[in-house]
Amino acid sequence: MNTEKVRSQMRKGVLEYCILSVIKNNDAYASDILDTLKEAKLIVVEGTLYPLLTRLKNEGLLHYRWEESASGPPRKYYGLTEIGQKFLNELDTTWKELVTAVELTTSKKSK
Amino acid sequence: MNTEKVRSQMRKGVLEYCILSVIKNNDAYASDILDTLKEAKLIVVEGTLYPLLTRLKNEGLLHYRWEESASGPPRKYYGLTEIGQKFLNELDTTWKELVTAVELTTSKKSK
DNA sequence: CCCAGTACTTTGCATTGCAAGGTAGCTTAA
DNA sequence: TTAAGCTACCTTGCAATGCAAAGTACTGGG
Repeated sequence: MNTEKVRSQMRKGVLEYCILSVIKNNDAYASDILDTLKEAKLIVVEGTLYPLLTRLKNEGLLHYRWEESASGPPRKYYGLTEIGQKFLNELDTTWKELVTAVELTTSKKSK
Repeated sequence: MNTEKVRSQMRKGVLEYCILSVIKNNDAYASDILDTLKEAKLIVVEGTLYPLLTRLKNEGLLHYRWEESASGPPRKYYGLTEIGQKFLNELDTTWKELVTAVELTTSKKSK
């Protein structure tokens, strides 16, 4: 059991939430998202992100458009759908509840 | 995609952390732990908890002793080992870093 | 002696992050 | 024009693990 593994487990639970949040602020393509997450020390790799974006799109939370790039191949820019925005709001609540729950659990004193 | 599923995903990442925290405060057996987590609205079921406790014990983070019960079968009371305490401290840090990272990611404003 | 309650265990499944490798379009420079 | 290098997107196979459901076993009451 190492810490990195646990960190990865924790990350797992909030990945969708973070990705949707990033996209909420600005339509973004994969590398944008990777960069933003990396800035926040939430390391994610391509092999994780692409399938996840596809899944979110198939579930109707995201849509995308192709956009030409000045240098390099075209990019898929993702944006939130209306459903995606609603869902993100729910995730906000869920996340806050989780934080509260964890704090309750971990801060409780011995009898 | 429903909220309950996501909640479950998020929970997953912090389960070990919460369980170790509960045990840190008082040696506990499975039902104690389930009750405490339920109080904090962190629903966990037997089929999740038992294998996890066994895993943590096999990794040397927990030890247990059998204890007679006034009513019913004997109970396995779990307690933290020294390694378990150290690990729990690391988890504290990991968790706090995650909270910070999520807040960074989700609160960033549009350009 | 059976039944209900408590406690612990096991099995099989589904989800999903990740490592690694693959495809293809674009730019640059010889 | 062609080769090299970069960027971007996609796919495959694996491993971890929460969970539902079913099973085992001990205890005490009627």
